[in-house]
Amino acid sequence: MTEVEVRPDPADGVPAEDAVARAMIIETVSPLFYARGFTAVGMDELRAVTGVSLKRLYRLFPSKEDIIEEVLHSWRDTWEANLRAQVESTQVPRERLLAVFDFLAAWFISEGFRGCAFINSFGELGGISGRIPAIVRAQKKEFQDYLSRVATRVGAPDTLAPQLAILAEGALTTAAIAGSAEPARQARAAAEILIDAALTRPAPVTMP
Amino acid sequence: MTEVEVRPDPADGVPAEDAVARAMIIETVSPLFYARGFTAVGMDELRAVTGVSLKRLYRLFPSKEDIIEEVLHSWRDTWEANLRAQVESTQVPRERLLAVFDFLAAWFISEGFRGCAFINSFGELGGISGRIPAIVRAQKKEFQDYLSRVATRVGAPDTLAPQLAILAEGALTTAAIAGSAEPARQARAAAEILIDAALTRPAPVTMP
DNA sequence: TAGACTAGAGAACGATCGTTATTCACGCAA
DNA sequence: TTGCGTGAATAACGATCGTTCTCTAGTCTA
Repeated sequence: MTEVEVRPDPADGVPAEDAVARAMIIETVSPLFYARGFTAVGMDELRAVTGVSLKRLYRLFPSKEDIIEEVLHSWRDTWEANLRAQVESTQVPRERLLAVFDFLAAWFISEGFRGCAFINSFGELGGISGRIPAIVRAQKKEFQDYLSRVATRVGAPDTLAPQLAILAEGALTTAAIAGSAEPARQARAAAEILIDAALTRPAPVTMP
Repeated sequence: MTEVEVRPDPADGVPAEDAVARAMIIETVSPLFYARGFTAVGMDELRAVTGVSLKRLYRLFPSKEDIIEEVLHSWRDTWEANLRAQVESTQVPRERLLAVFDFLAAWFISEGFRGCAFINSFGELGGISGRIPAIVRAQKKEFQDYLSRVATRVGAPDTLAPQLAILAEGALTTAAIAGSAEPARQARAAAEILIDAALTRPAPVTMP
């Protein structure tokens, strides 16, 4: 075979394989952090599971907090992708909104489910250091904004989306703590009522 | 003045004043744990704020985890008392259910609000050690059961109470992360719709 | 007054944390 | 072959954790 191996371009040094190493580390480390929390998993355990020496770990990430931030960002990306996929799997307006709760139901019964990683992170680190809570806040806002866009395109009043978001958050925490998938169904049933009420009844307008 | 001081009964030793010391410690320590989390507050800080020496602290409580458990129990008690007071402040059935969200609204605007202590505890310690998550689970179950009793007495179908509980939990986490009291109002508005739907429409019965 | 017991202040202990320095083995140009 | 420099393994560092031990001052009983 011809020798056309992919080899690092000496011009730009090694940042290319650094990037793949970073991605691999985040991917390997995420489930550990999700299962046990950030403080419960030490740097030495990260070294063990990734097979990357501490020296290289600290060259790829300035500190543990940077790893945590990147893990949070990866969680945000996969959450957003999975949610969008479920919502956009149908074109029926009502079902697009209800898809959120079908997405939750499927997640709740998945192996190792332990609640919303962002809510857990807020509970663990919300009282100290401002950077992690800020990321959590941003993720929740993105979710609410996305829900608002979906609801608006369906013709629902502005009041509906926040209510559905609250239902979703409540189902998440309830399912996590109780260890049950039922809250997804209960929240979905409630969402149906709220959606019907919002779509049939006209949006409340301010009285002149 | 006559010398009628209260003095410890030598018959039963000192457990009496031990009990008041324990209560004082829990009361003093609770806001610290709530604000910053359990792991972020060390034993030496507990000694500093309570003025109780480490030796006596460890004589009153076998370990830090026992202090945490007692703090969780005290949170459970005050939550239950405050919620009951708000619910039982009215006799109008519909308002008894909505009182939950008025209770939340008042709480959200209070100084130092940082979300549900139980949800935060679950996020912080849910991944390690089984005792704390068990207490959290029990508290949430008590809340749901209480809501079910209130809903049942109002004549609502069994489906309503879990939906309202999910709304309450969602409002809690959303308000905590966003730092806003608005979720309480939004959840209340949603609850009104769900309550009306449950009370006017007959309870769904299984088809023969 | 003397002696036995107690409680408090704080040092000390072992463990573990995040982070850094040291050691050592190996690939490569001269 | 001989230095040289890179990277992996790991020891070490300072800090902090929960917990225990030491030392000392004081109080109460006989």
